Amino acid sequence: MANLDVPKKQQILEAAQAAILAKGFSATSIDELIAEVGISKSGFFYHFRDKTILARALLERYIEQDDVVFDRAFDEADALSEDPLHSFLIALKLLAKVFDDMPNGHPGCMVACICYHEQLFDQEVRNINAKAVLSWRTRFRKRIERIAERYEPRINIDLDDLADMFSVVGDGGIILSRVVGDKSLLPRQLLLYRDFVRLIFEPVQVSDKP
Amino acid sequence: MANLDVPKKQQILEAAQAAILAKGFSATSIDELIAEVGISKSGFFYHFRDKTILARALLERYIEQDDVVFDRAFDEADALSEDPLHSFLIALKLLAKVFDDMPNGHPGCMVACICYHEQLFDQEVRNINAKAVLSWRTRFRKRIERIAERYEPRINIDLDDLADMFSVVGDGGIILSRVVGDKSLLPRQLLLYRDFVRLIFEPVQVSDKP
DNA sequence: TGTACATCAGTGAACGCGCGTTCACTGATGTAC
DNA sequence: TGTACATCAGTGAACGCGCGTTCACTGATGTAC
Repeated sequence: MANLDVPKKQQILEAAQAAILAKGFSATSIDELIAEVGISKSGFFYHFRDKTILARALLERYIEQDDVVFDRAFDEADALSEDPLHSFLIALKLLAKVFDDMPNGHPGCMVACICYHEQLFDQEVRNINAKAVLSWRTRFRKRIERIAERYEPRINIDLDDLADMFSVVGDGGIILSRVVGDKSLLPRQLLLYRDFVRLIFEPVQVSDKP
Repeated sequence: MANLDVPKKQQILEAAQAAILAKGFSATSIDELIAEVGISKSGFFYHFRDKTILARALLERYIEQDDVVFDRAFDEADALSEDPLHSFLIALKLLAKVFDDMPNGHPGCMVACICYHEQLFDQEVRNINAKAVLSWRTRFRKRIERIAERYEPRINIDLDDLADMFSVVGDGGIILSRVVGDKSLLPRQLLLYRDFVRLIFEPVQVSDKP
């Protein structure tokens, strides 16, 4: 009930994001959104010429938000350790914690959601989606490369694949988390990914279990 | 174009599965399905009282098919090795191959698809969904337990989580695979999961890279 | 300081189409006796 | 061997509602001169 002075367009985006993540794009009606925001239907079409324009705006917004989360976690981790491996491990723990702290369940992943409604969107939306995933790949790959420079990996591994695996475990974790109704499943899976990275790179004799 | 003598009901299920995995449940219209099958709309409602009845039937069928795939892979692996770890690793390789060989891209994961359309379905569909995921968890957990009896895990790990991780990587892999348009991404991720299991359990001095 | 025009953020009514659903009916095959 | 009835696998026409979209219009605020 806090619509105070935030512009209606923002409110629509907010409401749409929640609804779409909860039940999918085509199941979310414009009527529903305008009811929540308190605006007429034509008011909606003033802000978004099309329903697909809404999708595009939403996706871009979502990706930006995600990038901020990543930036924050990595920056914080870098401040705590100069070692690329340790910093990465810290960042993963922070990210797991972020997902754990999400108030009413985690936000779900827009990318995955749109993936399952592919045909509904135009090529551009799909391109944005792909670009976002690839940007996460390079982001993680850079980190992993710096780790691999300092630590000999225990097994032969494709760095792109290992970088992708974060997104894979993220998306898959959200799905399982929802399906079985266990909020803590996602962060636990992310920590499992973290264990994997550690097993690959951390020198063998160490045993610093807390 | 091979509808020869397979009953219309089967044909509907077949068409519906393909369409739903491709574009979601609510985006798949009955008109579309009957057009493909060559039947009238009322013919459809003769077989399925409701659209949600179709969803239920579809999900059950899908889960059965998946179980068959799992059974086959594990049986074949068991025939090749009596050691629980090696057998599991073989099975994972077989499963990765199965997903790789899927003719026109892998089938996608019904569970995930339904997850992203939750609100559209009744409680029963969601229960079936959850039950399926949990059955996979126990299936994998049993295998992993037998491994852990024989091999000391290198790190402390929750066995349920490790079991779940297969589904997580499967679902997440399907999503990423689609989004970036790289069919081979899913099997490669599954092999990464396999590497993880190996790193956890395989005695340390071994180096049997092929 | 007042008038003219432009832009912004909407309103209200209407439309038309697609979609899920219903209902009365049908022609072919199976079963009882 | 023929008749009566039941079941199976549909057909065809109609309905009604929700949803995305359009269009002409409006009242408040900003800008030029």
